Amino acid sequence: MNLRQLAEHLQLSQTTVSRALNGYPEVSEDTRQRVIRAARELNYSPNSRAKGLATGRSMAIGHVIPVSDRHQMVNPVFGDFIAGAGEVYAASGYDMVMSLVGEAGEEDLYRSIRARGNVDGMVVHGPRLDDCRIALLNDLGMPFVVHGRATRIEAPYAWVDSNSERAFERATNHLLDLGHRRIALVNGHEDMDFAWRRRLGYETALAARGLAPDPATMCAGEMTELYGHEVARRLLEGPEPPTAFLVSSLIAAIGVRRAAQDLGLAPGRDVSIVTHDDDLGYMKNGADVPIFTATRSSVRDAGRHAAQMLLSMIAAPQAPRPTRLMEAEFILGASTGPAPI
Amino acid sequence: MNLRQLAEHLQLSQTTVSRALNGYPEVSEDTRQRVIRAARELNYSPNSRAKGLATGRSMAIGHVIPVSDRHQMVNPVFGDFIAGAGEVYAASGYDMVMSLVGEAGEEDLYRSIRARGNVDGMVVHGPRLDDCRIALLNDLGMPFVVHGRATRIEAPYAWVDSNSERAFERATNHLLDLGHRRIALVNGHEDMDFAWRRRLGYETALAARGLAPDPATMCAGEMTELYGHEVARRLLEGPEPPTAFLVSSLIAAIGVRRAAQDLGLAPGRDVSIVTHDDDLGYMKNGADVPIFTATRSSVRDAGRHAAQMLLSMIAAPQAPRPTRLMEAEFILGASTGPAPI
DNA sequence: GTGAAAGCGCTAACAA
DNA sequence: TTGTTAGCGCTTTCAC
Repeated sequence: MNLRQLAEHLQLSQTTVSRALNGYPEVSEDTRQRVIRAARELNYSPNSRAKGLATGRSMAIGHVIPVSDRHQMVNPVFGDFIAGAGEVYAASGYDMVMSLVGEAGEEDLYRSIRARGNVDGMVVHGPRLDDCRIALLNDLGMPFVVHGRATRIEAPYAWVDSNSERAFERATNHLLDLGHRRIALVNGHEDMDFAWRRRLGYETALAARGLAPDPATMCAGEMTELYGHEVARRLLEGPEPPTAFLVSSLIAAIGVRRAAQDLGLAPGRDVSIVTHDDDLGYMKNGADVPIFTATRSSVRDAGRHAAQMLLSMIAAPQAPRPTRLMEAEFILGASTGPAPI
Repeated sequence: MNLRQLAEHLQLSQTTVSRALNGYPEVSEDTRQRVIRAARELNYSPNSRAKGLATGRSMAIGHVIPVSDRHQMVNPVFGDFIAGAGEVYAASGYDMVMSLVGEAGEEDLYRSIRARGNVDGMVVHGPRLDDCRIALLNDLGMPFVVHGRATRIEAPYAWVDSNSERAFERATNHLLDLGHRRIALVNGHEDMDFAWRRRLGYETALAARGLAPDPATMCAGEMTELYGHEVARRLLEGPEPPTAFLVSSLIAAIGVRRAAQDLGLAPGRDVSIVTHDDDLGYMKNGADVPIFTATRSSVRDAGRHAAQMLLSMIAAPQAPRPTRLMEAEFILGASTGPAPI
């Protein structure tokens, strides 16, 4: 069932039917009702390609998710972010199109996405400290929001992030308060902005107590169970084993925990293992200090906000963009002027 | 830069340019090279909406992911599946469009996806035992592949699944071999096909040793850390605490483990906790028996296969459709002996 | 308040 | 081997 058929069925022109369906004022209320009812009865939905071609909008948002070439690992946190964003898109009639992309040839991908015109805007995931995609997207004039930040990039851009630095500073303090002095940091690749910030928070907390970070207890890699396991095993079997682990991902923490068990250590008693994206972070963890930032639901909220921001940028391309909001569970930011919400 | 402009630039007709770019044979090799070079230089990519309108194909595959209304939980396993599928799509020039959808109003969603025509086929995730979407999609004539199965559905359809039943049977046997007699099952909602199969495997193993499953040690719910924590705490504090837990998800297992720790029990010593979608499943877990099915990489493989299958169904709509696709492949260590790695 | 007609950017008969 | 022409299904002037 397409517009022409619907129009014929109603004995009306395509124009009128289109107007009725799209809420244009110059249609009589009578016809509008008639049209709407018929559309529902006959199960008519406009063909989105045709609509897009005619309007120049595609009613879709692209999400580009970097996939590590080495371990082919997808960060589970994306799932929650995507879920939040998807909610907003669904409510506004947008589709979400995902591209999973290795690190090579990214630049071309963005250019071609632009040219093919199948998205009206995009969300950039997993930014690196000096991520060049931001400049590229600005050049291309494509509306975008970054999930995370790129600290070394000067250009203004909209972003939504959680406060990695503060989270890790607090987590480290928490462990220090419990009396730990050798605290291992199991981090993600530190060219990723979020991992870099986490390390910063960790080092800040140590420095505040006059402790120097020991390179031997800091490591960075792909956040898998295997990596967590391998690193923890090595450290625990080493000369000065850490008494606590601060782990940058729930998944890697599983490996760390398993390694401790394999060596006959009881997590929570013989060794403390703390991770930040754990929905149980607020529960007993050797003490009652809340240490989490990125619970499943806060990440979902972040996704919602990112999507809302992007859609409003698309709706009003000229409007000034929000600057920064909320420093509770996650932080939002952008280039100019105060933000809604 | 669009086709018309490119054609003008080359002093050729749009048709010829189009043909050259799309590999039609009737273009002279000379012009083809000239066209291709110009296209690259001028950074031309065809507008996918227009192309889709003209060809009737949208070069996109839809993935519909059910999101629980209650806990708004996204199963992390989707991430890996999606990653595998995405790889295949990218290689074939397809986009992946995702819809996250609550349980209500699903039916309409599929109808409207069909009508809007923005995907050429779809992957259905999270099927329930008697999932009605299969009949619906068959009715709609939309090519689709199910990630999982719907046991109570008679109609033929293509699916990719891991062998939940056998995995849980083996895991249960493993725990029984270790001497456990009270083994708790912490399962997903049992209207979901995968959860139902897992329970089946669990019960089969018990029955084989003449043990009756105790309803008090079986529970099903949303697979979150919080749920795992709550259930484990309740069971461990109960009159006859289980000595082992068989947990249907890595995430829930984290909650179970935490609950045990909170009660002063050491996982792996005082209580065994076994989960199947754990990349460390092949490692020491109280013994050296491999018990996992769904490692991150096997799920990714499943995604690849599903995508490939779907694309070939789309390419050859008349060809007889497979009604089943790869099962054993994804049961690493079960059908083919000890696990790789 | 309604309709006719001209595109949006591309592909695919059909002609030459 | 190349070009002409007519759509794909919709929106959007412009005219009535």
